[in-house]
Amino acid sequence: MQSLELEAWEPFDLDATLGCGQVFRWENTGGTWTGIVGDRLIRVRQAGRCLFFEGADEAFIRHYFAIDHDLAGILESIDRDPVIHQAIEGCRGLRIIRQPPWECLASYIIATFTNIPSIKRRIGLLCREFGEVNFDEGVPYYSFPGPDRIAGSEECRLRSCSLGYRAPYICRVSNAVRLDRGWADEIRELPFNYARKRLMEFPGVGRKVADCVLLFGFERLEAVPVDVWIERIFREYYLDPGTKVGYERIRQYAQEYFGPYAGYAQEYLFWARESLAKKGRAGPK
DNA sequence: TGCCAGGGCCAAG
DNA sequence: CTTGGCCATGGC
Repeated sequence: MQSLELEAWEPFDLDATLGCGQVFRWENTGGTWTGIVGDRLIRVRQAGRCLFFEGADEAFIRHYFAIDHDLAGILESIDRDPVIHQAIEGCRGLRIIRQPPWECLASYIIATFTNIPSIKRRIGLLCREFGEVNFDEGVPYYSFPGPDRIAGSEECRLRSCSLGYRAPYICRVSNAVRLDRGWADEIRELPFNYARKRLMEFPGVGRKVADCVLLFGFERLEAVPVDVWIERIFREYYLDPGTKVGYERIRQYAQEYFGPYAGYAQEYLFWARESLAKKGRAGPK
């Protein structure tokens, strides 16, 4: 196992970062996280400012976990009220990490209208069915399948991954992306709203999935995915009761209110969603 | 067992 | 541009 030492100005919380629901291929067993990124299996463990890791070099770890984000500065910029402040104190050190674009796109299509344990299970099945097999000390593990490994396959094989009605989306997106190798580079170069529209041309990609892909796959930290939890939180704490609350209204409010790192605010609120929602339901207005 | 979940699509209004 | 029904599946 290698190790690296984080500096005092590099706050990082491995458990919050990998456990907050932004990635789906990491598991925590006894304090050590095991995940598959690309075709490698990585293990990471945190002890204070020290990170122990194997399966990748230090540069990869620092880049993947976005240790270069000025998180202290980002949190200071979004810490604008007691609600977000509580969320920040609950998981300070949570970082929005750099996911591979294709895996991110496919994963968040699979993530629609279901729950996080189910998402992880389905993605695991998809990888076992279509991914390339590698071995870690004799134990097989599977990479996230590239679009060409899925494209052209029978829809029923995707159905076997419990994808339900999302199966045709994954099939069609795989075909579309396979024929458009530069799609990610194209999106990377586009201004935010154009990149968003471009993503929404993919079948199975609406506003919410597009915002997730922009935030988690393209490092557009101003993106604010609005799922039912975020909508609930903004309804309860941020927007005047009785006003119309559509997706765009909430998203634009969040972006204006929290600024260029609104995506970080969204993720901290999402992490605190249960306590915030519970408090909202039980307590008086 | 019924309700809910990191929604998108499509047809109507 | 907004609304409502529908979609497969499994966790709780």
